[in-house]
Amino acid sequence: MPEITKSYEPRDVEARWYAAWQQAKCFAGKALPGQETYTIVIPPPNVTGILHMGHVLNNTLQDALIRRARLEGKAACWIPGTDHAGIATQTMVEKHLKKSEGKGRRDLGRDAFLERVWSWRGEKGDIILKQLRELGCSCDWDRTHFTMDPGYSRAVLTSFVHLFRKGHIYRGKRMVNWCPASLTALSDEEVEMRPTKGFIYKLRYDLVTPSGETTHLVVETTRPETIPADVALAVHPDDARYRHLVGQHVWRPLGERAPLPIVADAAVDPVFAAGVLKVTPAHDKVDFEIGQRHRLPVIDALNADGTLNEAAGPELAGMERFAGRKKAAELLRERGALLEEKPYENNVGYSQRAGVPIEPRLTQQWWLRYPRVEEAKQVVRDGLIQFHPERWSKVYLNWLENIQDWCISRQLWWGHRIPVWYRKGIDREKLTEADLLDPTKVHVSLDGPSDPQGWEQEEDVLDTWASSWLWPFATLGWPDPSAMAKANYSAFYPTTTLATGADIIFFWVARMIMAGLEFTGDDRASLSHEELARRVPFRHVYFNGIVRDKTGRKMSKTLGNSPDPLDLIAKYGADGLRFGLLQIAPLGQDVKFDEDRIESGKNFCNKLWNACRFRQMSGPMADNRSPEAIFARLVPAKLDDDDHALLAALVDTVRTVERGFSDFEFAGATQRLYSFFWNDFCDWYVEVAKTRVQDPAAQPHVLAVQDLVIREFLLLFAPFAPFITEELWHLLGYGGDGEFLQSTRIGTSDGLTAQLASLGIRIDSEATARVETLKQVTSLARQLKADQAVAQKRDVTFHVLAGDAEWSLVAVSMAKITRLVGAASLLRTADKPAFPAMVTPLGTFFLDTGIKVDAAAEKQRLTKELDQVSKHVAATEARLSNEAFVSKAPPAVLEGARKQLADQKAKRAEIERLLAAL
RNA sequence: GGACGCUUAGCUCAGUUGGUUAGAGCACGUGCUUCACACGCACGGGGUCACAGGUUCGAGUCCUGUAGCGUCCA
Repeated sequence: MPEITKSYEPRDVEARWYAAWQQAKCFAGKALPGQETYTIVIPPPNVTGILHMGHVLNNTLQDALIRRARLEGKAACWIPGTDHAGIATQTMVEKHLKKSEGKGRRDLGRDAFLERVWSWRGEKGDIILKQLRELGCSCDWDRTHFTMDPGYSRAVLTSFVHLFRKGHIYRGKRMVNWCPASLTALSDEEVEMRPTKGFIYKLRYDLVTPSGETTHLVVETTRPETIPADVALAVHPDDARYRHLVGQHVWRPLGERAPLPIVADAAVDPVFAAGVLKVTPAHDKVDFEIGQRHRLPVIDALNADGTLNEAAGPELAGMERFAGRKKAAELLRERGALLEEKPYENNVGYSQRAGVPIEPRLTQQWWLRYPRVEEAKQVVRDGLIQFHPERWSKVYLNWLENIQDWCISRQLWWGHRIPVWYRKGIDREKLTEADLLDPTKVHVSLDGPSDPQGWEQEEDVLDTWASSWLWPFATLGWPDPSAMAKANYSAFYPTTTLATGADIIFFWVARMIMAGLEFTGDDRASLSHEELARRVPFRHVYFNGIVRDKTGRKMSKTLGNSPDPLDLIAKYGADGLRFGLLQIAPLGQDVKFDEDRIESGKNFCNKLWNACRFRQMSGPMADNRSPEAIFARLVPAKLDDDDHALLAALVDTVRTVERGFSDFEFAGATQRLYSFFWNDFCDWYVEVAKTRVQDPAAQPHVLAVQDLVIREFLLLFAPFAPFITEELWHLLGYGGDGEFLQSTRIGTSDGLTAQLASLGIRIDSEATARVETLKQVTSLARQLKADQAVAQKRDVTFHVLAGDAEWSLVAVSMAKITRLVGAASLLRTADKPAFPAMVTPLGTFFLDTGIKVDAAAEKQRLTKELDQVSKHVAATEARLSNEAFVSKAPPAVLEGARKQLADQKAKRAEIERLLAAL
């Protein structure tokens, strides 16, 4: 048996065990026929990303779930992988290319550029997967997937072709969110609304034909640079102020001088500004719709990169959009059209990735009408998928209620190129919906046309999320039957739990559910309850909180407020980091990161380490390889009160951890593990057992109790701290050679109770209560010593004035009390010696310090205590004299209050007697 | 504007279905190198549970409203 070192040094322990686990293929997702499975697919991080605190929290939770599932005997499978992250990765490589070679992607051309991205990925990709190993994540690495892998890509294209043939996908020139930095369209979900400070400009549009006294209309806008693209003014049809002007014309105040019609449209808000809206169909979604309704022309004044074009007029053409805005305002002022300019704050859409304001822009894009929307609502409403916390289902359902078609095309090169080919020479701008379905004009298939020279493939790629929504089943081989068989799809799908942040509930959770329902079975219209249950991608969704810094800000690379998890692992150990973080991560609540808590995680590991070390020093190690072997050494007849109290606490802890996993309440579980081991076991049991361990007759039994408790604790703690538990498991001989902790089956609280019962052990609640009393007594005695400034002296004598019942408990616990309190002896006394005293549940303790009592100080101390007790007596008496309370409160509560009153009164009387005797 | 969440000790947070005198860790003060652990041990100070009403014998807990903070949607 190797000796345990003085302090826990995580570094080599972690490296050693991780290597051993991998070597032994501990993480392989293998299911025996009929075995219950537990599957998790990792929310794939960006292939070029690095680990941040959010990943640590999210993946620690997944690892805890999967490790617990293994201990419960389930076939656990955790599938890792990465996401190609279209925009992010392409932008990164483009920047690098610009910096190192001064070239843009177009200088290289599509194929050469993609080669660069692949080599970048080869070089820098998957770092994060290595970092997850440092954290201890037990993923089945042989199943690692990447969304651009050939098999996965084929799944993505299969889904496109399927949806196209079903009529869910169409192409159209529509308003999209255009990112002028990334030069691509974005989906609504990728646009973030931010309150933005700017100006609002009050402008006059002169009537072509003045109507009576009215010579002009007043329009307010935040975007004067778009005036050259104005094609009309609009007013509300019911707005009496303007009704007579509808059909008349105004002059466009900037750009090409032209008459613009005044139209009536219900989309105009008559309350906003003066109730007149300038209509710029190319640059605003609402304006576009108004334009459609009134058959207005479209003038596009912006280039793709956000600069103004010739349509903006010679003064503005070529300018960047924000510079153009200023210039436009100046020009309008010079012409007398600008009436007022005032600061204004409004919500502006920003590209989430690039951080710049997006432009509504009219472009040809591919759109998806979501499949299985109704079923997606149903599976959550019916509980086939449970959200934790449940409240997120409301957000989810609300989004599905208001769902909009999804713009799935991206003007990028890095991604899955859309499997659509156009007949060479065809004018794509003029393709109609019917043309799209005409195979002589447009070809849509997995493998492309048989005569490729006659066709040109669509340049656009798919939105990254349009690939990752297939993750829960494409990682299990879908749609290739042989790959599915190899991955054991039938055993592992549907997956069990998805752990993720609520910030991607729409990007991911909702879309994965729709994809699962649509793709994982045959193509029938209506699905039975059973069929839905077979198709859902997961049964539970656990939303972990967002890790924030101390001031509550989201941790991010740009803010630089996120500590590097690898530094934290180096400083506190992976187990310390994991355990510390989970302790402050309540269900679905954001986590304010506090490094002190991580330190506390490390300290706990060290405490555990030393307790096990002390066990080893306390006496010989015996056969620990099975619970039966330990139970065999345990002598039921020798169980004392402390054994009972400890076993009761153990059963309670097992139950709390069980509930923690079933309800996804991890903070409660980790806190109970902490208090059980540190307080119940180390602070009390191990201390009181120190005297029993000296007794050769009791020693084997006491050590057996300790061996049992440590064993159970290691099993409970292992999912949270896999390294230290594995190490101790072997150091204390719980596992044989070549066996790992995970191959042990963890018991339930009921099982443990039954096992104890089979040995004739029933937890004695009176014994537990006596231990509680002793804890109070030792604490009060220590308090008395500290008050008298002799806390460090261990040779003091206590004289105890107690009744026979109280004294018998003191007498039987003599050795424990003297040891815990630090006293030479406890002597029973019949009178009141002139020493400082403390009233305890086991009688009045007088402390003989060997010096004369300071009567004044003693009086002050006792008076203070008397005040306190008297207050409680008064409060309890008041409650009990309330007739309504006595008649309505349940008997147990009533009895409790009566007993409390009696105890308090006795204590008060005793203090009064002490005071009188001074 | 709508939805959801949060507000408990100096800080970070527990507090299950309402039931004794509201807890923990950190920080703070005092004393301890006591033969596992100073990454530790003992003792202590510190809270009108955001505010105002209501239900109830009894509210940190349930209901209504208010304020502040945060998130999402429009």
